[in-house]
Amino acid sequence: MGRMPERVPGRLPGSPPTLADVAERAGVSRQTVSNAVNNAELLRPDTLERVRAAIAELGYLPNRAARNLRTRSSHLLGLRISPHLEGTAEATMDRFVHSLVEASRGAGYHVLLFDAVDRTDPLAGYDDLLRATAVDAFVVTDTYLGNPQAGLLDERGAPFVAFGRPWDDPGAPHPWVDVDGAAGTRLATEHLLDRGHERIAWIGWRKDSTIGEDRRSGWSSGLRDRGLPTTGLASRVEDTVASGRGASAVLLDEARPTAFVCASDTLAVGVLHTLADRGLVAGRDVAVVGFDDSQAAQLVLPGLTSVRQPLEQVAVEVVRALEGVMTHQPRPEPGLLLTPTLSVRGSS
Amino acid sequence: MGRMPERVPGRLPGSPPTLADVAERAGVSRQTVSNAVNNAELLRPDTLERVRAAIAELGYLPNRAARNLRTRSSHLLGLRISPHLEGTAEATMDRFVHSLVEASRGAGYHVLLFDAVDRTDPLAGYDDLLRATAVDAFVVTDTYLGNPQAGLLDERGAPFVAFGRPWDDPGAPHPWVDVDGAAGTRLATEHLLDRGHERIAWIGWRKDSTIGEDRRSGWSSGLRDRGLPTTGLASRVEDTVASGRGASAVLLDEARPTAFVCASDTLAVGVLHTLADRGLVAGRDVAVVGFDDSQAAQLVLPGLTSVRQPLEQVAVEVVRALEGVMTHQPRPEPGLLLTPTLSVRGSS
DNA sequence: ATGAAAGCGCTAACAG
DNA sequence: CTGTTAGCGCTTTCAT
Repeated sequence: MGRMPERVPGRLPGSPPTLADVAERAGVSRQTVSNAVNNAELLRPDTLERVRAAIAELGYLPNRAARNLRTRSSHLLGLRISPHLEGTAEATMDRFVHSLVEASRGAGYHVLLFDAVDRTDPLAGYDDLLRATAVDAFVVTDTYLGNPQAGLLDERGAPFVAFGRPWDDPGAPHPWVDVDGAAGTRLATEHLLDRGHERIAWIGWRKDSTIGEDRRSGWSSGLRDRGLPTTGLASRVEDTVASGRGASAVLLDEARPTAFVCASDTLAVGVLHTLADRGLVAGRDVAVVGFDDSQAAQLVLPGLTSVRQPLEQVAVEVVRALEGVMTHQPRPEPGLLLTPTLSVRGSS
Repeated sequence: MGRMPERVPGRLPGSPPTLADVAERAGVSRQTVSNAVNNAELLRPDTLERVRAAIAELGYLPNRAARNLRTRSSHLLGLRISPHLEGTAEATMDRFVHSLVEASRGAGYHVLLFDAVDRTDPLAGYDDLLRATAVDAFVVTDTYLGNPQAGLLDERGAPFVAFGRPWDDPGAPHPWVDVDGAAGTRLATEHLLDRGHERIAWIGWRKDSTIGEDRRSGWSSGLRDRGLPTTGLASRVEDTVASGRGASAVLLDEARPTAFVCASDTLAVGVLHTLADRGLVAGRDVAVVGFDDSQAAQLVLPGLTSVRQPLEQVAVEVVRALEGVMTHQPRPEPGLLLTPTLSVRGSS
């Protein structure tokens, strides 16, 4: 013995009511209240009604920490975010975060945001949250080639779903959801073909970007299928406005395209700059299509046609897959590939 | 008796090690391990070393749920986000989220994102998280006039810090951090004055936007202090590109300004459109300054000069204030007003 | 259908 | 400086 209670039985005004408070008020035991919350069907209707009334009066909500400890789950989804790249039209991540928060809420989860202390450690942040059982699962978004976190998380048996294909390991066991970039650029290319363009140029990223090559393939196959040439019409550069501007200037001089498909809105804005430099009107003289449907695409004159990723749908599917992972339900297919749409604006 | 242990003593491979595991391995009691983690100075150096070795070998990290339950704190900061407005250059929120995550990490906190189920309920989401003790405090960002959550949270004694002044209640007790919009537009105005402009127009929001009126005051006082007129040079419209475009067209016709200061980048982009319509070159014929330093400002040709909010600094100060709130330290001043900077680009 | 008891993993108070 | 004990609020057997 020899120990004073830390808190007097009479609840402090500030602290929220507990199961015991509700039980006392409703004249039942604590477990009955718990059952009312978690397994309502176990209670007699009149008891349930009484307990529910008490819950409402007290504004009771189960204490999360206690519930988490007991159920060994936090109802939290971890999402690692990276710093913004200034000067680009990077829009995907932010739109996805919003969609994910909404989709998660529907499944009873909240999103916990974290960032990497050490940017060079692919598992930075993940590992700590995992070992501390601070989250139930992760949503991994940076699964471009060469980012090994998916594999590493797989190894540790960490529950997660990737937004992005495991490019370097198609047989990876974890579930993933991705957007078919090639289908997007193909959509863009066919849109331009339908508008009568035959010399359509590509401006994309360096060859070591798998996503870039995927997007490029939609352009090249779209042209090939109509028997149109691609030779001399492609350029691979860094993802900056200046690069897009430079590459388009060279292409216009050397290959005389009437339209451009770009791997990003950033590059496409660069093309618009070149056109303006030369007194050409986007959409009339030369057509331009970007990728990501960023704010910039919506704001620039005359509006940039752009491939739009269905991020709301991605988020819904990610959460659905996550639920499967957490209940250990085997999936027929680990991956799901969604098709983007085209937001048509003045530039085409 | 009559109750089987739910889990065999031999730890399952999947579950993380606990205090007891570390204690056993280090040959000390559980409490000593706890002390090693939380009050290292209580241990003898050699014991500490032994415990630390065991912790490292096992990869031990305290279970968050258990710690949360015991310490009655979650080390989580709640942040409510709203859906994106398409078609505007809204950039503030996303940049702030990133900064907040980083600043929070420094203080040992993670950011929990949530959204409002019922958009009409100002306390939607907040209340539940509070009663469930799922977060330790909130960061409230939507404190424009007429948004009552600050007051309501104050009433419930919820710990929070606002990004944004309590416009409708300057004596509100809660801590807040804000950016001085008037100082920003004044900076913009003086920048234009220094460049020789004397007829500087304003395009802002409707009069019921307090933030809009604040920003407007920086423009008007900047001109007044130099004895320059403002009459007929101001327009108040909705925050869309089309509105900015329309308003600038009217102003150019009726008041012949040589420069524009706008309440947002969205409006400023509208002005750029009008200039392009008329064959005027932004930055040479007419100067334009926006507000928020969005991606669009960086991407448009010839670059949009824009007022930039110091969001990294805001986040740091918000977290600092939060730490004060949670440790119940009285602040000398509830509010902190930070000064924005001007990102000068081709449009001026 | 309801109640009693145990314990999730941790830390705070106390005794040694 | 280390070990013992109690308990945060909840859910989960099990017994009534």
